[in-house]
Amino acid sequence: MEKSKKQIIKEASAKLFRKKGFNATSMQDIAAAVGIKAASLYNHIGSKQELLKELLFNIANAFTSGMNDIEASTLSNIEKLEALIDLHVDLTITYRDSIALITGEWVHLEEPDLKNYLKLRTQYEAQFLNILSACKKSKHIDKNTNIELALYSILSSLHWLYSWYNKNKGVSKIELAKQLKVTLLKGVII
Amino acid sequence: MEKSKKQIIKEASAKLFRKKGFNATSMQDIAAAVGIKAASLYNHIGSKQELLKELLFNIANAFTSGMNDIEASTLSNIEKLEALIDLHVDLTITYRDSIALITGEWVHLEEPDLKNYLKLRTQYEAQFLNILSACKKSKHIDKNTNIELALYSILSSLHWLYSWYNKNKGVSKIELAKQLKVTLLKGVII
DNA sequence: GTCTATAGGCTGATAGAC
DNA sequence: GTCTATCAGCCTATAGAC
Repeated sequence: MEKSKKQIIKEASAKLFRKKGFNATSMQDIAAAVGIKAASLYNHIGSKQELLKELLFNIANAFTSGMNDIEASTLSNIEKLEALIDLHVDLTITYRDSIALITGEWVHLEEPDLKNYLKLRTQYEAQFLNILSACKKSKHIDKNTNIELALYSILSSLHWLYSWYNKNKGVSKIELAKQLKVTLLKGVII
Repeated sequence: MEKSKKQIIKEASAKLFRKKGFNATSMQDIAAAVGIKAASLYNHIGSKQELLKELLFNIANAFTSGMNDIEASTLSNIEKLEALIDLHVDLTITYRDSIALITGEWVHLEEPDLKNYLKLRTQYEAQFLNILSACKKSKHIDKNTNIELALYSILSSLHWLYSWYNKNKGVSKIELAKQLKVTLLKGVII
């Protein structure tokens, strides 16, 4: 199946939004990247805002879906944590450019999309925290550990994975996931 | 000593740049926040770009200075790592709003500032990596650990600390630093 | 040091020819 | 489905009165 023109435009937008930011990217920039004039873009898309919205919700839905699968699985709590790291590695590699938008560009969503996006994100974080909480209950995490801080710390690293991955393309997906599990879960110092 | 008007403008800008992004913040927004008209801003500052530049280099220089002090100290390698976490916690609390700009808004710097900014950042990361490398050599970090990935992971968490700190103001600086050292260095799982 | 007025440029989006 | 032409609005920054 061939890529639709809309898909080509979305991918070019993701690359530009990532590099220059949503506001600093003009419709002319996007049009130039796909080889047409700015006015012609509107035969394929409704607005610049629509581009941002679709890119962000594609990613958010993929995370939600992956999280739900993991939550419903019969994996142990620790295995669920590991599966979440695999999920982030997978999506980082699959979505490359557009995943970069989740760290900052979502603020440019307009309502009601912004509210809906944040709802998905909050829900995701709550599910993640639940798994950490279960690990604490089953004594796999120390009772004195602040799991809210641990959650934030793990997610920060996973969200910024794309920036590291682009500089280290030599590392295989499997090796990357393995090393991340050690670093994020078991720590650095012996 | 009273705050200069320029300082007030810089602080208002930091807050707005953080919330809406550099490009989405207009001079009118900044002027309104300090209670004057946009044109009057130019009695105190040269340009919008100058605001961004000064905010970012204030932070970058503080990090560079702190890193150099730690590097030149007689602390052990592990203690240096802990001191770096203290440094990030300190600067996050001291600079609150403007520190948020280092995660994304630096891309809007113009040359040659952009190049100089990235030089400071690269240098900082190299010094950080050196300390991790020394820990590996002294067997405080396992020989199979990928310290580049560990560096990236630790820095991601520390860079995003401001977003967590703002939601958890109840936590004291000392307690925060202590918990971060556990989470980032010794890991989450027992 | 503030204001009003305005220059000059860029923006997202539309209209209509082909 | 592409183009040219254009609109209406916003932007940063400057000029000059007070």
